[in-house]
Amino acid sequence: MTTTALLHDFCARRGDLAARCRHCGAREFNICQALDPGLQEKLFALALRLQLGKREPVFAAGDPAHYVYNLTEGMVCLSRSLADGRRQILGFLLPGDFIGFEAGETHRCDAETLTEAKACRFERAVFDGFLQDNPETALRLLRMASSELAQAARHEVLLGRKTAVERIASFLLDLRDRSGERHLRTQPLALPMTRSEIADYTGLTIETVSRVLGRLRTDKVIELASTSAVRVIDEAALERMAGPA
Amino acid sequence: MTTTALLHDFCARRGDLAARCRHCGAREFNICQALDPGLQEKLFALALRLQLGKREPVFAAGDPAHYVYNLTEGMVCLSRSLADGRRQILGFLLPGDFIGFEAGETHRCDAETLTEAKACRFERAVFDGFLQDNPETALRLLRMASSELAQAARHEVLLGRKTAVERIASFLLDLRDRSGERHLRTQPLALPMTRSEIADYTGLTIETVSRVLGRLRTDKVIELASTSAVRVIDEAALERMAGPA
DNA sequence: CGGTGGATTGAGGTAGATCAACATGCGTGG
DNA sequence: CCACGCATGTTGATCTACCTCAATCCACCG
Repeated sequence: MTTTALLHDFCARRGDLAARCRHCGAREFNICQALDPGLQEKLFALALRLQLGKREPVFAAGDPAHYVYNLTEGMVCLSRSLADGRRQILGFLLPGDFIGFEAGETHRCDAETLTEAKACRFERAVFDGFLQDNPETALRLLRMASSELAQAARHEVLLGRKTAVERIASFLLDLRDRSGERHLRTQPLALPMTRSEIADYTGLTIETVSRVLGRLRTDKVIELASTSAVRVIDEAALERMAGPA
Repeated sequence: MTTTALLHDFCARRGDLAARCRHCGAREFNICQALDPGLQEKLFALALRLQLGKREPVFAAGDPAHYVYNLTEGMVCLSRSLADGRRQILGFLLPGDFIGFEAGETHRCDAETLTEAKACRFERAVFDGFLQDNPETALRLLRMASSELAQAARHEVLLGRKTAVERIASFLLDLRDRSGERHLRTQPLALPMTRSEIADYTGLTIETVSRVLGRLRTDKVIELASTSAVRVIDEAALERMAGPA
C-alpha cells in the first residue's frame, strides 16, 4: 500500500468528526475537531478550498502572511533554515492543524506539503473578523495554540536532551499517537518524509537516522515495509527506547 | 550592581508602558504591552497580585491548572524534566509574559522564579470569561501565543542545528533583545540564571557553557562583571558568532 | 574567616558527525 | 512492461565537538 493511499484512506473512517464539503462533495476531516458543528459551518463558508500537489510550497519564511490555512487532508512540513543551509524541521502537520497564523505581517517559517493535500484557506482579515465575532472560537484557537506550544516543548526536550535512539523512537511514537488522535491509520504508519527530513526534525544526520532505524529493525522493534512505511512490532520496547517520561 | 538591582531598576524607565498598581501603588510593567489601556484596566481588576520570592516554584508539571499568571516584575524559568533528571529549560520569561495558560486541565511544565518577582494571578474560569466577553483581547492573546511559538521555533533551531558557540551567542543576544523590547536594562545584561540553567536552556553542559563564556571573554567579545552580569563589548562579533540568520 | 555551592579549568572518552563507497528503488522513456 | 539512470537510502571507517570525570577556584553568607 503506498504512502499516498495510506494517507487518503482515513476518509472512510472518520465518521463523527467529518463534514461533507459543500464544494467538492468529499467528506473531509476539518476544524470540527476543535469547533462546534454550527461554528464550523460558519467558518467553512468563509474558506477557499485548496488542492495542493505533493512537495508543493504553501508559503516561505518572509512571505506576507495574507492567509491562514487549515489542513484537511495530507501532511505538511514546517521548517526554518539558516542562510548556510542548515535546516530545522519544526513539525509535521496532520489534518486538522492550522497553518500560518502569525503575530506579525510575515510568515516566520517555510511550509511545504509532503503529500498531495487539501486545505481551507482564509483571508487573514476575514479570519480575524470571524474570531472577533465568535469569541468562543477564539478561545478554542487559543487552546489549540497552547497545545502546539506544549508540542514544541516536547520537541525542545527531544532536541536538547535526548540520545539519537530516543529521538527516533520518540518521533515514531509521536507521529503514531498524533495520527491516531486524528483517526488516521497508524499501522503500518506512513512516513511520507525523507530520511533527510527526519534528520532535520530530530537534529541528527541522515546517516544516523538510517543506522538507528536499521538497528530498530534488526532488534525486531519495527518492520520497514518500505522506506516510507513502518510497522511497530514491539510497542513496549519502542516506548522504553523513547526514554523516561 | 547586583542582579536584583538591575532587574528592579527598569521601573523608572518604562514610562508609557506602565500602569500604577491600585493595590500596592507601585508602577508596574504589565499586560498593557499587549492590550488597550481600557481593557487592561478591566482585566487587572480581576487579578490577585502575587509577590514571589527568589527561586520559588510557581507551579509544577502535572499540577491542576487553576490559574493563569501574568508576570509583571522579575524573571521566571519554564522547564520540563525527564524522570532520570535530564532537564530542558524552555525559556526565561520577562515582565509582560503570560504563564500557565493551558489547553488541558494540568500544567505541562515547571515554572520557577529566578529572582524576586511579581505577577498577576487570574482564576482560570474568570480569565476565560473575560476572553469570551472581550474577543479583541482573545485575538490579542492569540497573537501573543503565535509569537511564543515563533520564539520556540528559534529555540528549536538553536537546539537542533547550532554549535556550542552559536548557542551561547544566540542566547545572550536573544536575552538582550527581549530585555530591550520590554525596556529593561541591557547593559550590563543581568544573568540571574546559573550556569546549569544556561546549560539546560542551550542543551549543553555547565562545563561547555563556562568554557564558551570564558572564550568570549578572552576574545574581548564580552566582559563578565560578575558571574551574573555580562557586558557586550563587541556586538558585531557576537552577532557573527551567533551564526547565519 | 571558614564553609559551601557554584564556576572554572584540565585530561581523556565517546556519541554522533563526516567522508566515502555502495545499494536500492522508483520514475521515465523506450 | 522492462531497462536505465538518478535520487534516496544504507553501511563502513574515521574524526571531532562536546561530554564526562576530576581537581581546583572563587564568591558569598553565616
